[in-house]
Amino acid sequence: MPELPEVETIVRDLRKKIINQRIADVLIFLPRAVQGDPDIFVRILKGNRFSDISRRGKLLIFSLAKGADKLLIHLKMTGQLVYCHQGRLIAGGHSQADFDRHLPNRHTRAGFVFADHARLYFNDLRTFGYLRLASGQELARELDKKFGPEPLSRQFNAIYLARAAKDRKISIKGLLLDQKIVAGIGNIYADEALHAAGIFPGRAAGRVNARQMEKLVAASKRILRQAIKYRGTTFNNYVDADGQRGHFYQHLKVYNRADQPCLACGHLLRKTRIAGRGTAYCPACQH
DNA sequence: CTTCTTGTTACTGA
DNA sequence: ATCAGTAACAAGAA
Repeated sequence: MPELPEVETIVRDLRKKIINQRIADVLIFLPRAVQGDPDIFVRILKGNRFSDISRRGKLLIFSLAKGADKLLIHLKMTGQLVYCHQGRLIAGGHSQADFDRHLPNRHTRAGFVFADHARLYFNDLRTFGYLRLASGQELARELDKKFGPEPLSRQFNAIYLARAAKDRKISIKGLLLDQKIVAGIGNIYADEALHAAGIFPGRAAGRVNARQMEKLVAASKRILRQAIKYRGTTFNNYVDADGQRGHFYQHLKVYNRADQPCLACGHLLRKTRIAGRGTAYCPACQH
């Protein structure tokens, strides 16, 4: 379940490893993981170099040294990008106890071989993730259309969120999960932010008051920053570019803690379904 | 066998 | 046109 902190961790790691390395070979193990013509995909990437790596919401964006195209990678729920030196093929993270720690394994969908023999593998158990080439213009149009502000930017503030929520009956959690409203928050961090702000996730967005909006925005930013610091949350599948787990899991206060005591008030946390997602909350401190 | 898991999009009906 | 709710997608785990 890579959300913003997990994707940000991967971006930062990969920047140190593969920038300006010549791409000697492109491996496609599952053709449908690559959107568009696989031959064109290979032709554009082979011999090229990644000149920069960035992220918008949960979407990874690889700029290329040659040509105007960008490589876009979305990890969806179970995608991993794991970098390996030659002879170091270890990747942990899948819940099945230590199965296939060698790469590529049966969940490896694509890969890049660099001139120094290092490799970057795209693994994806459930095959919802994808790799895609897009022109700069195509990408700009898509980002404009489908992505709201970054949650850690100044544009994401209480006034903005209150305006987006005005007169809307959708749950406040549903609003946070809508990537067009704010890009990068997923199920884990939505639950955590709402708990920290003391807001019931099912409350109609339009009925969250200004003071609560302030708390919610501040909590979202604080929690996302903290999660980046701990290199993300590994619940079952996520690993960073070195195949290592994230350590924010032990800082989660509500996600996956249903029936355990609220760390703020001691009341037992509950689990329900809101915005079509499993939702953990404290019935005593969230209203 | 059924139910649950999640990011995103398509679809449905209001 | 906009909004909100839900199914679908895949490959498992329990």
